[in-house]
Amino acid sequence: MSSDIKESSMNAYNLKVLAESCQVNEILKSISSRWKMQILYSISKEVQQFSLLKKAFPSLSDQVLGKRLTELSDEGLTIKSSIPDTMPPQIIYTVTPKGSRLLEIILELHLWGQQEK
Amino acid sequence: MSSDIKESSMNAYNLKVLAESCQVNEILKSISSRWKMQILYSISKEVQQFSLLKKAFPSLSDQVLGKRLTELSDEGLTIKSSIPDTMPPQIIYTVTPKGSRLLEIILELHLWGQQEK
DNA sequence: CCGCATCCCTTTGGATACTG
DNA sequence: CAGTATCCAAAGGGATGCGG
Repeated sequence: MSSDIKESSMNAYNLKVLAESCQVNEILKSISSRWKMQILYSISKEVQQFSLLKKAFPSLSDQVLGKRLTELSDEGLTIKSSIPDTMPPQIIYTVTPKGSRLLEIILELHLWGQQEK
Repeated sequence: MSSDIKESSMNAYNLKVLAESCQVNEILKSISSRWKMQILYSISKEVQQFSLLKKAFPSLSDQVLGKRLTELSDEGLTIKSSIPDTMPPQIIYTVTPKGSRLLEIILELHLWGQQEK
């Protein structure tokens, strides 16, 4: 294994590139799941409930929405909180600081896409 | 079609969100193709030939590398140029300004991933 | 009202083999 | 050296139907 690396033209620099880029790749793979960033953005804009999100994205199915909301919470991009004194109990999603910072980068990406050249 | 939108709870704001985000979604889908950003980054760091890229990423197959290089050129992120007076003819890839700006955003994404919270 | 389990189908990455 | 063509396996998203 290590001898293979020695034999090839790989050097410490390239290994570093590989290692670092793989992290980015995981991030990219994660955030590029369909609807994910739209949902995160919507939550940041006060569309914070399951039913409201459904209405905002008519072509988004329930189970994909649920999946995305779970993922977003698991990754620390949103917080899921329920208001116990209401009936029926309301569940709302809010964006964490980490999610906020991600949205700023996504915005840059959006602006980058606007430029033609 | 337009009557559907009228009947639903969609408003101008949500439509705008939807439209804008979809562009981002396409961008995300495009740049999150496996190896793509690693390849772009490597090219920016003087790893500019097919064979060198192959060596830099041993687990990357020929036809995926070729595919990514084609995509990168088609999207205006790299320029493919051949040096005609050499034998065998060398083909090198260079990053365009557009590609460069994208890499800056990717770097931010990388830094974002480094932060835990 | 807020989701999850299951099944299916499309997309995408990868292996093998072949060309200018 | 620099790719391309074809085929195949895995993963992701969507539809249907069911539970808390």
